[in-house]
Formats: sequence, C-alpha cells, structure tokens
Amino acid sequence: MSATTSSAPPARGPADHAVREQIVDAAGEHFSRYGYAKTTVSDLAKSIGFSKAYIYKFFDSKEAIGEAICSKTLTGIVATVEAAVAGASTPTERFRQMFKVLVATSVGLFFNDRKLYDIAAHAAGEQWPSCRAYRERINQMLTEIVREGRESGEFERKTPLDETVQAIDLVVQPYVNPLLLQYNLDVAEAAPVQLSNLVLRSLAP
Amino acid sequence: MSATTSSAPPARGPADHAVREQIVDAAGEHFSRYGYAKTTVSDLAKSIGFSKAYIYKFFDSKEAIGEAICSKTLTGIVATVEAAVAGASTPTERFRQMFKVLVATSVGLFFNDRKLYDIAAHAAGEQWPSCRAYRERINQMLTEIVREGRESGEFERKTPLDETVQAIDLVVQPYVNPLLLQYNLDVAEAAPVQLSNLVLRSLAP
DNA sequence: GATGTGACTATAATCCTAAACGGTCACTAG
DNA sequence: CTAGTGACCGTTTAGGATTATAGTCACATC
Repeated sequence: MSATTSSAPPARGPADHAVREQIVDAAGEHFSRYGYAKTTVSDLAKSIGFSKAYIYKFFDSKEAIGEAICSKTLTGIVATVEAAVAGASTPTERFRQMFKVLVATSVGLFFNDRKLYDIAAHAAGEQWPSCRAYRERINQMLTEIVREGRESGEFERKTPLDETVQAIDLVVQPYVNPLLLQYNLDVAEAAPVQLSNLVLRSLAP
Repeated sequence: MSATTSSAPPARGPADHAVREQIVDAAGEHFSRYGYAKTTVSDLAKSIGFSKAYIYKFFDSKEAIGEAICSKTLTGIVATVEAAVAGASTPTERFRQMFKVLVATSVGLFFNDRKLYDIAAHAAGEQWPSCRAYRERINQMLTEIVREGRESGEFERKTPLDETVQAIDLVVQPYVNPLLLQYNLDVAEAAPVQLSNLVLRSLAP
C-alpha cells in the first residue's frame, strides 16, 4: 500500500497532481477491463473528460502509463506477501510462506485479472523498471530471511550470503516472474512446497 | 545417435522404409534452413522427387514430421550429455557435468540452429511426445545420479528419492526446457554452476 | 505561468481478397 | 497387393489498400 512507483525516469509534469491520479485510475480500470492494447489513450482522455494531448503533459508515452499500472500491480503483490510473511515466526517459516504466497498471489492475478497479468508479463519480458524493482524487492526479502536464519543459527553460514541468495533467487524466479510463471502454471501449486524443501535442506547448518 | 523416436502414435505406413528416411532427411534439411512454418510439405515432396500425397502414406500430418525432427534434435542433445557424463567419476561431478552440458548444448542449439531450436520450443509448449520423452530421460538420468550418490554415501538418504529427484527436476527445467530456456539466456551461463552448488548442498548427508 | 486543446503526421493495426497450403481420395500402373 | 499421383476441398496466410492510433505542436484561455 505504499506510494506509486520507485525507480524509473520521473516522467513528465508534476509528480503529484490530481489529474495524474485520475489518469492512473482510469488506466487501471481500462487496462484491467479491456487490456493494454485495446485501450487507446484517447479512451483514457475521454473517460476523465480531457483531451488526449493533456495526458501527454503527465506521461511521456502510453507505455509510461502502462509502467505505472504495472508498478501498482507488483507493489500490491509485494504488500500481500509482506503481510503474510509478517505472521511467520521463524526464518524457515518465513521462507516457506513468502514463496507460497508470492506464487499463489501471482497465480491469482493470472486467473482473476488476466489483463493486468499480461501487462506484468510483457513488462517482465521488456525488463521495465517496475519489474527490476520487483525483482530487487524479492531479493531483499530473501536476503533478510537468510540473514536472520543465519543469525539465529537456523541456517548454515559457510556459503557467502550473496551466493546463497543469488541461487535461491534463481530457484524462485520461474514462479514469481510473470513472464515465466505462465509456462509453469501446471506445477505452480506443488513447486513452492517441493522447492522450499530443497532450498531449506541446502540451508541446513 | 540412437534410432529415431521412442513413444508417440506410431504414425502411418511402414516404420522403416527408405522413403520415410528420405522424408525425414529432407525435413531436417529444410526445417533447419527455412524453418518449420516456411517449408511446405510440397517442398519436401519435390526435394525427394515424389508427390505431396505420397508423403501422407508415411506421416499423419506435417506436425508428425516436425515431431520426428524434434525427436532427433532432442535425442542428439541427450547423446551429447550422456557422453559428457560418462567421463565424470563421482555422482557429484556427474550432476554438475550433466547440468552444465545440458544447458550449454541447448544454448548452442539456440545460437547455431535457431530454426530447429524453435521447433523444440514450440514442441515443449504443446507438450509433444518427443518432449515428454526428453523430460523423462532427464529425470531418469537425475534419478540414477542421485541413487548412486546415495549408495556411495555421498548424498543424504533421508528424503524420499522421488521427492528429491522431483525437486531437482524443477530446478533444472527452466534451463533445459527449450520453451523456458529462451527466457533465461542471460543467466544460462552462471545458473548451472550456482544451482548445482545449491542442489549439492541440499544433497549433503 | 498554469491549464487545456484541435489540428496534424508518421507509424501501426485492421481489413479484405486472392493465392497458397495442409490434407484427402479416387484412381492408375505394375 | 505395393507404389505412386493429379485433382480437389476447406482453411490459413500474404500483402496491399485503408483506417486508427501514438505522439507533437502551435496556440487559446484564464
């Protein structure tokens, strides 16, 4: 539930402006309903009662609007995961929970808000900044969990932290990256459990 | 360098017949050069000096010809990997080698024979029998390596064998499944090493 | 200076029809 | 019976004209 974006070129016009928010709201609605490709920026303009040209006072391009929506979507997933992880008491449980909820939420997006999912998948393919930020956020969470597990003696300490986290990141990516997840839906239920077990075995002291 | 296929509906006409081989040879040549979509079955017929109709005495469909080519391609990869693994002395080394060579060979196919790679990727997406067989073969190899490692005391024995192998399979899939590999090319060099380390840590007794 | 737009262009999507393609079948030749 | 094919059909594609869209700009209003 944090603010809109994080990185990315700060775009055009004032960063906080009622109209900017109106645009984002309208885009969220339209993109979710009709998809990115089938909503024109004229549609967006019409729905907020301004001309198309005015939109371009706030966003560099249609893609930049897509970025904003994608960022919101991914931020939402992260928030859900953070809430779930907060309820787990040990690093082991936090990892299991994080992986499970991350995948479940993403799969949920796929089935319940497919149009937004498609934007995220496209964004992942094009490596939009929102997706880089998303991946970094996941990496951070992973790092923190492993660090805590090491401090508490729950996880081994010999392997360099970066190396461990990097490898775990590679394990989870196919299920948390929207571009890849869509090809792994058939195992998206079982994989988090099985892979969590494997990862946790690899983390044993 | 083994025979043609393994599973799959046995297709039409006599299984070994000079013309069948001619068709497969011509298809291998054409598909590799011009791609699956851009070669017509008339092209194939012309290049072996028969009519299009005759091709259908041996294959159910153009797709069935694609299957044969895909099967040959994947069988070739497996052969390369088997040769490489044979040279490794311990299960640990066999696993590292298997993962590394499997990915390197697949990446090589991507860059040196893109058209054939694309067929394999498409086949993986559609779960053609050749791809099921390929995946099963990889699973077999994995099973054997883990089993031997357990017997020699190199790997832990508590976790059920199936479970272990299944999880390792999930780890390697994103880099050995042609459909997925193409999205992971940027890490295809580093991933096998990093993930081998993680997997082997998880296998430690 | 801030808010807002209509008129414009170059590119991308859409639509349409003729050609090409996958696949079948009845048939011929030996 | 085996080897082999031309002619045919329903569906998919190619590509070219047409339309829609992203994005800009000079200008208006307050």
